[in-house]
Amino acid sequence: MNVEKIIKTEKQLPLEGRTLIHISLVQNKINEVMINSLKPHDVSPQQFNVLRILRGQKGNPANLSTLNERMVTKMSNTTRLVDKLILKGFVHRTVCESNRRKVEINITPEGLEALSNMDVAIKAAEKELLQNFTNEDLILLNNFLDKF
Amino acid sequence: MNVEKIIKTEKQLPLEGRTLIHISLVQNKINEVMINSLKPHDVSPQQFNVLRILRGQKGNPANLSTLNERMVTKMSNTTRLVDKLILKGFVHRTVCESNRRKVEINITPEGLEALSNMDVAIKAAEKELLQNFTNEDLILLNNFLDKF
DNA sequence: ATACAATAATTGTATATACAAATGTATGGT
DNA sequence: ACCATACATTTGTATATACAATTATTGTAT
Repeated sequence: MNVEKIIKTEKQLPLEGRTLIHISLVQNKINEVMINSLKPHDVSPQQFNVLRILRGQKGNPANLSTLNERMVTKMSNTTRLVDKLILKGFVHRTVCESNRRKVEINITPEGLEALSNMDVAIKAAEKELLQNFTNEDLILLNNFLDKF
Repeated sequence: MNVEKIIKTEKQLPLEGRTLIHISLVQNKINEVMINSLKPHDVSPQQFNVLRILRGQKGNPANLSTLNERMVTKMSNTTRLVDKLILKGFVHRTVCESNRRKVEINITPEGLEALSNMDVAIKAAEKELLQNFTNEDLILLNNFLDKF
């Protein structure tokens, strides 16, 4: 990826600004690849994220605040995101009996089935995105990212 | 930044997936800081980006496709983004005389004035975001990002 | 027991963005 | 000159997101 080429600038960018722009460009690329690989499964990256969180619950229901805490990109409106997953039959929602303010969200068998197909697509997307990295590279890159 | 802490997961994430999530989290943080430091100036990061591109034109007007090419995050609708900058008095738009399909967009003196204030805010934001990095670190990080 | 504050989720609304279709203009071939 | 095509921008529309206000429920202090 060549920053200057992508944003079509001829002048040399200052290192600090260049780094932040670089990260934006990388994130844009990641997002684009993810969206495309999830498109056939009719879910957005965030919906996929919620499904994975629910699977990680191993049968235990999650409520909205738990989902919000664990989502990679926090949203102001998880209710409507879950609405869409319900519409697709991937999750199920009931009011929590012990505390009726809360809601219990579970992934359905259809959701699990769909999710396992998404996993394959995502795996391929990750491989494509990271094809130029060795394991060593990834560890070092993660170390740098930790500095943020 | 601790990935596992932010997304509240106890289990160890696979290196590839962790890296991509890590980048998302970093970008979210960058974006948040940028939005906040531009908020007093009443522009979004994308609007700021357009203003900077226009200043870089050094008096020469830019048309919409030029802006779109040079923007960090490409938008499907630069027309309306420019509309907002016009409303704020930061830019000026006229139809191009030599090719009336095109438009000529210029930054106004008020836009330049506002932009120079934004520069200060952005500089501070960059410093804050990158406080844990040495110059050496930034060079190495950029090298890794080039692998995408 | 009642009132008040805190919590959890939902709804309303304004704005943002993506995508497709439409508009107006220019260009090239016959 | 005429027509089809390409180009540059704008508009329409559906969906997404941010933020604030609202509803419903629970916890707590008096």
